[in-house]
Amino acid sequence: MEHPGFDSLHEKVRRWIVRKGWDSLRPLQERACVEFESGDGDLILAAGTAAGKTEAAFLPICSKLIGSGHEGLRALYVGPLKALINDQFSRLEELCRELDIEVHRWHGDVSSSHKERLLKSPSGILLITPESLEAIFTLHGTRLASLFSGLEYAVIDELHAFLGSERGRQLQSLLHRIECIPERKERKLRRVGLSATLGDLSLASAFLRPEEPERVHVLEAAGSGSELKLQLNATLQPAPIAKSGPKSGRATSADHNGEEAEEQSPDLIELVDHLYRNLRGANHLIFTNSRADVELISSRLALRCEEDRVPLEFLPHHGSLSRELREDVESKLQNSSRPFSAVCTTTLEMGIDIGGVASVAQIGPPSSVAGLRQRLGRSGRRGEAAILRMYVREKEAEVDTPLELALHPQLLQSIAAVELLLEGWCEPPEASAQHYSTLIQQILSTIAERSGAKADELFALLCNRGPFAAVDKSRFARLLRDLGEADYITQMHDGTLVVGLAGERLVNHYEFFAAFASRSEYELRADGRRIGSMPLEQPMPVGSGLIFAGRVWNVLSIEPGRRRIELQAGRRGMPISIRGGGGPPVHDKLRQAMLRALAGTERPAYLGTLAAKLLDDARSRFSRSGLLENSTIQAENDCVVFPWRGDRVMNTLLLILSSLGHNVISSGMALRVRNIDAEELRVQVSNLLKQGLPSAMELTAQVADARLDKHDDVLCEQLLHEGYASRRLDIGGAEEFLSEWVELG
DNA sequence: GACCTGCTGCGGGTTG
Repeated sequence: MEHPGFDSLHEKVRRWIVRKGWDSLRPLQERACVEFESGDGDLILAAGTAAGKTEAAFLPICSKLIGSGHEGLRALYVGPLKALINDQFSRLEELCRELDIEVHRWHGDVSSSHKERLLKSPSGILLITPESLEAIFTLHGTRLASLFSGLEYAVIDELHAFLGSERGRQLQSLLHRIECIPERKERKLRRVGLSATLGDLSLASAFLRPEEPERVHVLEAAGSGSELKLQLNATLQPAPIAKSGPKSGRATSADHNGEEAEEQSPDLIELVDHLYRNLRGANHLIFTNSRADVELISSRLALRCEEDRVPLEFLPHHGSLSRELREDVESKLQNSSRPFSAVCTTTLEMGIDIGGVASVAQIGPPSSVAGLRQRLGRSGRRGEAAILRMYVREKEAEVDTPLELALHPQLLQSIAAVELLLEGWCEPPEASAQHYSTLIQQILSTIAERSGAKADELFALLCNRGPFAAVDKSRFARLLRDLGEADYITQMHDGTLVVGLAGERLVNHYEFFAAFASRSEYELRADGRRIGSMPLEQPMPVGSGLIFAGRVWNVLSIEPGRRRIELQAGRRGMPISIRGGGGPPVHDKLRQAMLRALAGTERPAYLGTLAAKLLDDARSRFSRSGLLENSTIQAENDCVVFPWRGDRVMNTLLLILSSLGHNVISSGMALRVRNIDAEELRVQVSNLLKQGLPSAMELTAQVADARLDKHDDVLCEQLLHEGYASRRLDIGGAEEFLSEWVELG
């Protein structure tokens, strides 16, 4: 058998591989080596967790670096997490030690002496976060040429984590700014993206090389093809005694309004009992949609272990817990001889290697297929089937329950997500969104880097053919005026822009380097020890109860000055403030799959007994309602519309109908328009379509607070609303639905 | 709208 990829590697690298005892390169590594040898274009390596992506990139890169005669820094590795960088640093060091290639790392926990050493004599490979790269540009503008003029490769790890986000746009801008360093004479970097398998890899190509996506080569590892064992269980919350109308906002996985009711709820006990009976004795990951649910479920499981006098083996893990507590959980999952399971948020979806887990559980409906897929990727030890247990807590429907709730939306959403998962589809990242806030950061950073810059120079660098190409000249000028008014920048007599007084404060604080805003939080302490942090958004009187880190506490004192909350072990309580459970916006496809689940007749084999019964129940309500024919029901005085579209269309429809002067309530799946007849509403909408829908500006003017990103507060109304509309609305989609809907009448 | 992620320079103390 021939191994052209292996044979193309430098002799020293081949020797290292042989000494490691590897029989041969993995298929993806072999193909990557061939690609590196034969071409010079950008590259995406897409594969599951254990395909050896890092080596696929760095074996050939290191081969090229050995004895190339070039000095200086040659390859950049950008990773989203410090822990990941530390992980990769050890692996790369081991390889590079024998090849005489220096490896450096740079992030917030690396000492300044190490950083200074790299700045003085740049060499080899640098592992870094986007924020630290930003810091280099902002603070060491004069050393960029010596650092980056000889750079050849940029490897982006966990590429999918950057797609469609502010941080991703920042990274694109930084890579572009490296390529534009004058001393490089327009020489491009060879960009290499490492990614989990994605639904639509063309968008990943467009991210990696925006100006020439067609030149990106994508190497995708053959799917693992391993078996998937699925189970979807439903529990039923008894109908509340107090009656209330349909609530605004989306149905959430857990509702913490009634403390006692929540604690005693038999369906919660049933759910926890199922987890306890099925998951004890092995390592599992139990994912929820919110930190509050992590606390609720993990504390109940802990209580269950206590009652049975068995060792505690369910531990909470989320971003508000202190690093010490999180690392303790991670090391128990990794190393302990005893079995441990983590109840967690997205914190354990990515990054550090915790080894394979026996199964994955998902509490509450997944709001994206991509997220579900990412979570499922943590299951399935080599060769074994992946196991996914899903749980939804539905509410019991009564005679007067509104139809949009009686159709069991959480169950439908879970079924829809599973069906799309099995079809191999998942949401593409959002590529069209404007990120004015990140553009503001990049303008300030570039001015700081160059100690002043001209407006046309900035436009040419960042917009024109750069990462913010969607921003035209007039909007860019508008943005500069906004920055001037906020005193972020000021103009000198010769037209040079420099950082203004308020801008100085911004740029000189370390928070500037991140493109995203950080939550302002209170520190939680117990027995003199920091146990985590949480935002304090609700009144929380001293003495009140709180579940945190899987235990019950009482609030001892609150110090607003030091932003500190002192706790002591308590007996009863409920999660305060860290709440939610909405998740990312639901995609059009997911809502359409919910309709298919309702209109279908076959029962998916993975449904548990109660889940199957609830689906039957929803289907018979659905067929009686006539919804399949005209997407609308008349419920007494209200007209309830079921568009079967994603959240962005639903948001837009809500604003459009509100602009007609109606009182509209969204339940996520349906829009309830109060006190109007369906026929009358159709006439009004038809007239509106004829005269033209309101503009994005007019629609978003109804939004109380349109600020979404870090620096949005300095934007003028126009840019603020444009930015909001590009992220949250879909006017074209809404118009398409309304035209169809008017025809139905 | 969920949940994540990240960060400098300097002043103080301790240790070799």
